[in-house]
Amino acid sequence: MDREDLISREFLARGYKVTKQRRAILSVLDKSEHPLTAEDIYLRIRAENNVSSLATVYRNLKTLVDTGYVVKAGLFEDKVRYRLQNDPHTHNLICLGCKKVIPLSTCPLNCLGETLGEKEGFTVTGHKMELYGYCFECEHKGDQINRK
Amino acid sequence: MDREDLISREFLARGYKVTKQRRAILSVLDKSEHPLTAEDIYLRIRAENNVSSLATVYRNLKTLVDTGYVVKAGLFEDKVRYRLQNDPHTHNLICLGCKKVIPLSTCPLNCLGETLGEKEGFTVTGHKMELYGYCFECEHKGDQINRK
DNA sequence: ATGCGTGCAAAATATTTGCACACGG
DNA sequence: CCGTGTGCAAATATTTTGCACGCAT
Repeated sequence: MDREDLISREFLARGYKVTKQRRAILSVLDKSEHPLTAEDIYLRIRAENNVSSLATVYRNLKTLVDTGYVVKAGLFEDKVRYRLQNDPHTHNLICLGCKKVIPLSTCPLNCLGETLGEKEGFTVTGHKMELYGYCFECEHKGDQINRK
Repeated sequence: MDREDLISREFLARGYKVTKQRRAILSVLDKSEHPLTAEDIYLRIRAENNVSSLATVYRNLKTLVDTGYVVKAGLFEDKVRYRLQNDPHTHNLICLGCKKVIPLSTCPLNCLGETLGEKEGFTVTGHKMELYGYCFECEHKGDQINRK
């Protein structure tokens, strides 16, 4: 598989090993519609009859975040959650109702970002952005549990 | 003071009280160039000879986040940090070198955001964005501690 | 006066780490 | 084989909560 190959190659190049625990984390995140906590990930791995420990999940999440495959989400959440960085530059629409994440195909900032700091003498190297609101289904459900 | 008045009035209107502990948190955040952890805030309050407890800081941070005066930052940090929401709609340039936060006067998204989700049937109610990079000073310092 | 807010200490959560063994390259 | 990765359990760190008292309105 494309994706797996890429990951394997880059991982190896950096001196990291491709273990079943690391694959399991990526797989679980890939299958999830919304960002997961470390414990969520651990429980799902166990539920699939794969082995791992919470400590390993934490250690690997750190590694995966460092290497850029996973990003932290949780700007408006209580807990720290993680999701795949599917694309080197993707932003998401996040539903406050069902927590569903809908990736945007384009970056609303385009290349604008890099020129933004100019007048402050600031060199912008990146940005993170999440848009949130309500997806069609949640918008049209009368009573939404998660709406405050 | 303008700002204080505003806060007082809104707080009262919502049934919250304006206590010295809450003022202290806002004051400490206001004076800081970069986002602070709950413990940072607690220690700085103590350092200024004001009283508070860590539990109170946590409780009030929650209140202040709920009411929109403070926002969580920590997209690229290890720990959850808090900063003032100076304006109902502000974005910041965050220096990866010295952690300095430079507010942008305009929202790069403008009103674009609200139309972004349209084709997905998604109603965008808000967004959060942080731009990061290096401020002038850090860019021109040869060896930067915090650069990976 | 009333009830929200506070401090303290304890509890509950979340995350990290030491160590001996396992396994990928 | 070698060194990174893992599991377990213990150690830390972080956040929440019960309770009695205090203070803002």
